[in-house]
Amino acid sequence: PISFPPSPSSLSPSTAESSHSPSPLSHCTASQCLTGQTIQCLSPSNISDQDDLTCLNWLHQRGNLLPLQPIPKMTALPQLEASQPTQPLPPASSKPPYSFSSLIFMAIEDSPDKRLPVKDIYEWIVNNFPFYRTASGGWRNSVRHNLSLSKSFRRIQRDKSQCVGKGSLWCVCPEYQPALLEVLRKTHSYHSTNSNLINKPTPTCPLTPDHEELVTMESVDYQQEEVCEDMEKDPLSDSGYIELHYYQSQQYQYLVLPGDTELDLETVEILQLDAEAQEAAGSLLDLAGGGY
DNA sequence: TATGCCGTAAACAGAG
DNA sequence: ACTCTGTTTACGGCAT
Repeated sequence: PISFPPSPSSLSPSTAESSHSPSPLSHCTASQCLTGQTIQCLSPSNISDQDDLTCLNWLHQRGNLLPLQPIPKMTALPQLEASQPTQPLPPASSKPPYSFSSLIFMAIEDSPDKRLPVKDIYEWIVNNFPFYRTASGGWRNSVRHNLSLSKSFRRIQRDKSQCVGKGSLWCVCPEYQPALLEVLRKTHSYHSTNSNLINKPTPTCPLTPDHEELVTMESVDYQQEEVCEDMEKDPLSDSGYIELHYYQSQQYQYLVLPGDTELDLETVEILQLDAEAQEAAGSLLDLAGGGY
């Protein structure tokens, strides 16, 4: 059985104000959303064997990671080696690494009712992965092909009372949810560990405490039964408090999870999210907070 | 090499 | 008639 973190809309109001866009980042805590950039903190190595299916936070780690290293609280980010050759950022519209099954899964899970018509699945993919805005229409065929062929998805007849739109609604078969999650996790993990922030441009301005915010989040139990309506907890923390340090430069925003938190984290990850990942991560945070 | 998964293309039928 | 949706088949690439 799968249990999801509480609904993002019920997550903790942080100590800082956010200026995020209403969607898909509307659920983020303030430090996560300052300018729409979504941040993620937990590395797969920090997720217990069983918790990884109860928490989709890793999904947001679509940015490129620095080599993991402990960083004390409130310290400046490590300097990137100047000798490292700089390479242009991959285009934001590069093809996402996720299979169509994963994309469909994310789209459906990101929907309020956990069911979507094909048209809305298209729309979600386009909205979250700009690559498909300009891609030829063949991918839609692939989406339909996947829906039909994959056992993971089930077709539901529309309620006759809401005869708006063609076709049926599609949902995820609960028994295949763990498998889909695992595929997502592996895909994400693979692409995270194979990326290298060293190749990214150095921020143009120094990171100073002026751009730092501290957010404290309460612990949360992910069991569905435990989710309260007035929940003010965050899925990022599953035991005790965590402190998130937010850094912002003109070009990039970072969130640093200290290595000496009560979560017994071994490493710190600093994420830089490109525009595509920003969008996707926002929605995926919604997904992570799907609240079953 | 065999197998399975995935992406892509295409044909076809039915519904709106 | 046209578009969209859903199913099915086929094929090639890739990883295991």
